[in-house]
Amino acid sequence: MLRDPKIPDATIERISLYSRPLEKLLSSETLVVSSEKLAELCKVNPAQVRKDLSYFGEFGVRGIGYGVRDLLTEIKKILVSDREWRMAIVGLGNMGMALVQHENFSKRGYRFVVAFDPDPGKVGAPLTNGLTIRALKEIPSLIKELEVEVGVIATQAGQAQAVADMLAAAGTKAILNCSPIHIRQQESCLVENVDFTVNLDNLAYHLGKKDKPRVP
Amino acid sequence: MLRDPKIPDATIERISLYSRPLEKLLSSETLVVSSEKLAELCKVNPAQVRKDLSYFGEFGVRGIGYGVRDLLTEIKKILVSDREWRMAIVGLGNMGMALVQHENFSKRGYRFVVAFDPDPGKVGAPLTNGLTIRALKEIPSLIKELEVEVGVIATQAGQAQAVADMLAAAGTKAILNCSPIHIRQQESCLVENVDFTVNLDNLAYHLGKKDKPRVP
DNA sequence: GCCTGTGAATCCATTCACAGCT
DNA sequence: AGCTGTGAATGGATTCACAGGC
Repeated sequence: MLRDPKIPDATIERISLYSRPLEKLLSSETLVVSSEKLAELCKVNPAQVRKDLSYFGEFGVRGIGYGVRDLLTEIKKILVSDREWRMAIVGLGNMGMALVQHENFSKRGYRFVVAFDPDPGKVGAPLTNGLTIRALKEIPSLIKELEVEVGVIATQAGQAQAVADMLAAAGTKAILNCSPIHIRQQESCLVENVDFTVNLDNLAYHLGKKDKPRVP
Repeated sequence: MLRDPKIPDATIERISLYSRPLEKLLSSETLVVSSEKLAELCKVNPAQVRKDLSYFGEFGVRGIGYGVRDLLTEIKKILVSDREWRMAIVGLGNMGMALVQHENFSKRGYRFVVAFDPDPGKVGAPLTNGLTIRALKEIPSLIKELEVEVGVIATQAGQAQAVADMLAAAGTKAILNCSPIHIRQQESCLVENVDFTVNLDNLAYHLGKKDKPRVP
C-alpha cells in the first residue's frame, strides 16, 4: 500500500482533514468529487490534494474525479481508522466527561473501554456509556486485560505526568493529553498534547498584527 | 518591533511553546537560560530557537544566554498576550464548563466575561466564576457592550455554525471552535478549529505504521 | 473536453557554521 | 571561553504545468 516511505507530516494531517467534507458529501449522496472541489472545501490547493493522495495510490479517475465512497474508504485505510481503537480515559471532570460523550470519537471508531479517576469518591460511579469509574491502581492490570492501545488524559495538572508514566508502563502505545500541562514523551509511547492556549496565542498574535499600523 | 514582515507560521506556534518551560524556570528562580537548554526542553533545534527569536529582536546576551524573566516578557509582547483578552463562551455542557474553569486561560490573560447557552433551561444559572448564563439572543448586544474580542464555541454540532455566524456578525474578531464540527471561516473573523480526532488519526497512523512489517 | 497523476520548479523552513560580542 | 545572531546551505513541502487516460 505505502509507496514512498517519506511522507510529509503535514500530509497525513491533511488527509485526516479531507475525510470530514467527504463524510458530508457521502451523506448527501454525492457520488463524485474533483480535487478542485475537495480543495475548496478544505481551503487548500487542488494540486496539494492530488499530491497528498498520490503518496498512497491512484484513487481517482482521469476526466472524472474521485468516487466519494471509495476515497473515504481509502483514507480510512491509510489512517488505520478503518478499525476500532480501544481507549482508556483518565480523569472524569468536565473535560473527561466531554471526551467520553464526544460524538466524533465513537463515530470514527475510537472507543472508550475503561475509565479511571484519581478521586476515590468517584470510583464506582457509572458513566452514561455503561462504564464504571475505576481506581488508578487498576491501570496496570486493566490496560493489559482490556487491550487498551490509546490513553486519553484529562486529569488536573498535578497528576497528569504520573498518569502518563503509569499508562506507558502498562503498555499503552499512544497518549492524547488534554490536561493543562505538557507531557514529556516516553520513547515507548507516542504523545499528542492538546493545548488550547497555543490556539489562543495564535489568534491573539494575528489579531494584534491587524490592529497595528504597517511598520514604516 | 517587528523586523521582517515574513514570519513563518510555525515560528509563532513555537514561540508560544517556548513560554511554557520559561514559566517553570521563572518560578524555580532560574535567571538565565541558553538556547540549547530551552531547545532541549521543547524538543527542537537550538538554532531554531535563536532564529525564531531573532525575527523579533535581540533578546539574548552573547556568551551568557537569555534572561528568563525578560525573554518571557518579550514573548508575551510578541504574542500580544501581555494584556487581557476578553472572551465569550457559548455552550455550557461539559466541554464549555471545562473551558470556563481551565486554569491556563486565566493564568495567561484569557478571561471569560460572558457566557451563553442555547438551552432556555440553563439561562440564568450561575457559573463558578461569577458569570450568569445568558440566552443566545443577547449575543448581538452583549458582545458589543462587553467588548468581547474572542468567542469560544462549545455547543453541540447542530448549533455551532449558526453561533459562529452570530458571533462574527456581532463583531467578534476571532473564534476558537471546540464544537464537534468544523466552522467555515468568515472573512471578518479568524477561526481556529480544535479537532481531537485529527490528533487521534495522527496517532493511529503512526501506530499502524509501526505494527506493519517493512514494505518489501 | 475534463480531471487525475507527477516530474520539475518554486517557495519556505530548518539547520549549519561562524562572525561578533561579553 | 561561551553563547548569541545570522548569512549561507540544505532539506522539505507546495505549487506549477503538462503528459496521460477517460
